[in-house]
Parts: sequence; structure tokens; C-alpha cells
Amino acid sequence: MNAPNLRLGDLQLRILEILWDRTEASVADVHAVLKPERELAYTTVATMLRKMEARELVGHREEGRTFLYRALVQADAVTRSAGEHFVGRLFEGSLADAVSHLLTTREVSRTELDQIEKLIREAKRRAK
Amino acid sequence: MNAPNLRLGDLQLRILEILWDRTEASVADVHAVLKPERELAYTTVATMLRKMEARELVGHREEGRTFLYRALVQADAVTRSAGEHFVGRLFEGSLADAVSHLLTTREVSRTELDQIEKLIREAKRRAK
DNA sequence: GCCACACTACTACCGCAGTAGTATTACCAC
DNA sequence: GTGGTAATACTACTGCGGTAGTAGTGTGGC
Repeated sequence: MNAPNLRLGDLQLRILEILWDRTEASVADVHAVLKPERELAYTTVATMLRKMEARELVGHREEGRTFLYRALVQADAVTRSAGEHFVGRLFEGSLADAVSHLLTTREVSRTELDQIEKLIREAKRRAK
Repeated sequence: MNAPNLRLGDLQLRILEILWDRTEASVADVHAVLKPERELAYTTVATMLRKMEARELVGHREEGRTFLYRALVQADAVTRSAGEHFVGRLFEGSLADAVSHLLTTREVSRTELDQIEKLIREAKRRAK
């Protein structure tokens, strides 16, 4: 399975998120969604999509004159790859270290702590 | 506080790790440590260090003709920044989502689960 | 005194994200 | 059918990580 290189820039990730949301989107669609958050030229979005297609991150079909793009990589694969890099590269693979660091350097709400606790219990149940 | 841009490449991170380990290091030192893992030209390391100095990631003092570099950014700041980016960018800031994802897409040992559980309990105690 | 060596400085190049302008083309309205 | 519009195609440029060669220079050994 040729996992296309999954090191993504911010814009690329943002575009993928948009495509994950709506399955298919034209350049105009993506541009419109991006509009409020960043002021990008229409052609910038088009160029980015074409570059991403070259890297097999997205694909397209034609509807009349319009290209409808869709994501070729799953959100899952991207987040997994990012997680691996994060834990592996910065904490030598120790998930506990990574979580520890996240817990101590961020504000974490009681609710989140409860949620995570539950996740751990579930993981244990699955493992055992 | 001007946090210098903390988006680091792999080599840069590796170099910082080396500097964190030994406080000060010459180009030759860094090159020697890197040697077994990646075959880099001496000048590559020197160039990288100079570039990193331009970005204020490292600084140097001169000992005779030799530059002794030291890290200007703390390991802490780098991992925090990376953590923020990871959680913020990929999980909309939800630490629980991030941890959940890490737990389900990786092999996690019993021991690690126990460790994390303990961390959660501690965090709760601190919070309350 | 001279040579080799160890350093740093400078320059260059690739790949890729990001950004955008210009050119081309097809279609729709009237 | 002609003009405007909306679409893609092509090209270009910046910045940066990564990589490395070459040039310049000071120092120590003999």
C-alpha cells in the first residue's frame, strides 16, 4: 500500500478537512469555506489542489467544466501518522510520556480528565 | 517574549536534543553524535547550526577558534509547542480526542496504561 | 618559516509548501 | 455570434529545511 507521504502543511491539512466534511468540493467551494479564515486567491486554492493531486492526496472527477475534488487519504491515516511522529519523535515512543506532557502543559478540564480515564479503562478491558 | 518560530525540521530537532544533552557542543561534537545515525557532511551540520542561530534557536560563544553552541530554546517549549499544534490542529483542541486516538491506533502496553491512569489521578488531585 | 589541519564563511542547489499572476478555454446570456 | 464570466493550465517566486562543496584563515607541529 503506497501510503503517500503524509507530512502535510497547514493549508493542505485544512483543505483535506474541508474535503472530509463534504466528500466532494469544487475549487470554488473550498475557496469559499477558506474565505473567512484566510484571504487566499482563488488560483492559490486551485494550485494547491493540483499539487495535492500530484501527491495523490486528493483526486478529482469532472462535472462539466468543473473539477470536483475528493480526499484520497483518510482522516484516520493522517492523524495516525501525525500521532506516530509526535510520540515517536518527541517522546521516544513513550505514549505515557507524551500524555504526561500534554497533561502538565495544558489546561485540562475535569470533564476531559474523566473522559480520558474512561478511555483508559476501556483500553484495559479490550487488552485483557 | 518572542518565542522564536518553533516549527522544527527533523534534523533541527535532533540537533537541539544533542545540545540539551550536553549544554554546549562544537560542530565537531554534534557531527560526531549524529555520525552513526545519519551520514552527514561536517559542513552540513555547521550550516544547519548557523541557520538555527539566525532563527535564534541556538547561540554560540567562541572558545579559541571553535564555536561552542548551546540551545536557546528549552526542550519544554518545543514539546509544548508541538503538543499544542498536534492537539489543536488535528483534534480541535480536545485532549481527550487526541488521547483517544493515540490509544486506539497504537499498541499500548499494560504498563503504559497503568502509568497514564496514575497520571490522570494525579492531575485530578492537583486540580481539586 | 612553512605546511597541514581544523574551523568558519559563503554560495549553491533541491524539494516542497504557499502564494498568486497571466493565459487559455468553454459556456451562457442576450 | 459576441462578450463577459468562470474554470483550469502554466509559470513564477519566496521561504525554509536539508545538504554539501569551496574558499578563506588562524594555529600548532616540526
